[in-house]
Amino acid sequence: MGIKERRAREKEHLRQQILSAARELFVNEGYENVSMRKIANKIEYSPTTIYLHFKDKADLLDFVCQETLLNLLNTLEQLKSEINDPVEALRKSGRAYVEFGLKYPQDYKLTFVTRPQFQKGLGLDEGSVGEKVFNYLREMVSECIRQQIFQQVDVETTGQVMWSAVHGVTLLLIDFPDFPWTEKDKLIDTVIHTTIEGLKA
Amino acid sequence: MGIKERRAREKEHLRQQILSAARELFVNEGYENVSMRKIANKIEYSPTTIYLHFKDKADLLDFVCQETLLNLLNTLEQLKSEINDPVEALRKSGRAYVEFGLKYPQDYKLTFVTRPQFQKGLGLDEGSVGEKVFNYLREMVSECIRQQIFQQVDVETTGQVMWSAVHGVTLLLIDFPDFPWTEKDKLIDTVIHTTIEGLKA
DNA sequence: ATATAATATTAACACTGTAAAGTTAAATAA
DNA sequence: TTATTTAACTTTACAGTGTTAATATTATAT
Repeated sequence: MGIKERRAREKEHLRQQILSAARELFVNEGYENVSMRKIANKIEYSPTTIYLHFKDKADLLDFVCQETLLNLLNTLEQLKSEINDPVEALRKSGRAYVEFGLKYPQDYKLTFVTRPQFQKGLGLDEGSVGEKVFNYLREMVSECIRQQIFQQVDVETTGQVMWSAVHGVTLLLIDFPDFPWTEKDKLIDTVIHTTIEGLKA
Repeated sequence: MGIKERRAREKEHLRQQILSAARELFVNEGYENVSMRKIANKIEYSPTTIYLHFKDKADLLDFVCQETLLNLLNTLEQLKSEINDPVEALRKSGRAYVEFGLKYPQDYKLTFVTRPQFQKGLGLDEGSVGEKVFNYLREMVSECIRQQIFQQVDVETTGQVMWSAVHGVTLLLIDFPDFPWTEKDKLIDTVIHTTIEGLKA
């Protein structure tokens, strides 16, 4: 009876090998510049073997991104458990979000910019990790509204405004590294601070 | 003597044909899904003819994007000349910016997200159109600060915060069209309003 | 008419993602 | 132990990609 399980283990192992090779290549060289053959080479299998584990290249990317998102979600949820003040939690979460994007820029862009246009299941659809991240944000904003710290009553709009701000600054910093930005940390803090103050007003 | 000029005219004409065919295809089908052969087909020339006018596919894209940006710049500058109140001008410009992005989503993404990583000259470099757009923003923000409407004294930071907000909401709306956004216009207005209020506070 | 220059095309190379067919090795059944 | 089934993997092949070099065509100048 243990044989089947060993096999399943081996299969899963290879799957993970593929995933991690793909992640490394995607992150370092960019999705477009990574071929199936390159990934296959790295793990020393034939290119078509990958197709026994993933539908196609895009599917592979989706799993890579999903892992990244889970990673982000964990980071954020751990953070929330440590802070009581809802505004402070929101501020710190915003920072963590941006820092996450700057730490894994390729992943961030693939997940939040490149991917959603082409495929469902990831993105912000029901049950997706992306949705969970947004739910996290929703809860925090909701608390700020409940305590009447924020003027705006609509939870959805407020959350979306917050997301727009952090998403925007993250991408600008990623995409225009040579632009004469204000000191980076200051910019991030000001973006978050401004948005929060704006929501209070 | 007129022959050379006619020839130059014809050459320019073909160049524009290529550019406009490329633009149409890029916009409708996405840069990645458009091949040189497809463009060539559309204008009824052989694929390699394109290379007599443009260095490569990316070069072609750059010119398409540059045109788009000039288009944006014109839209904005016309707008400014019509409004006196600096805050109102900023608000209207923000809206125009987002609407522009939503009107030409492919172009917007190529110009402000996809491209800068790979090539200089466009983006926000000195002398680029992107820089001119930012300069436009700078002036308007500057006026708000001069009139002491904004608390924040640093023009650069303030402008960058503003850009982050509109850039963010533009991209979210483009990339997650199926997400249950607050009514679109309301979201855009709230993002802009919140940011401006935050900068006043 | 002939030479020259500009312009366009054909053929080819080294890639790409991926489907179908073929091979090999391991697990099960006789 | 031997035969058969099943799973894992590879080889081959196809249609497509961006791009270069060599070639052909056309229009101009002499």
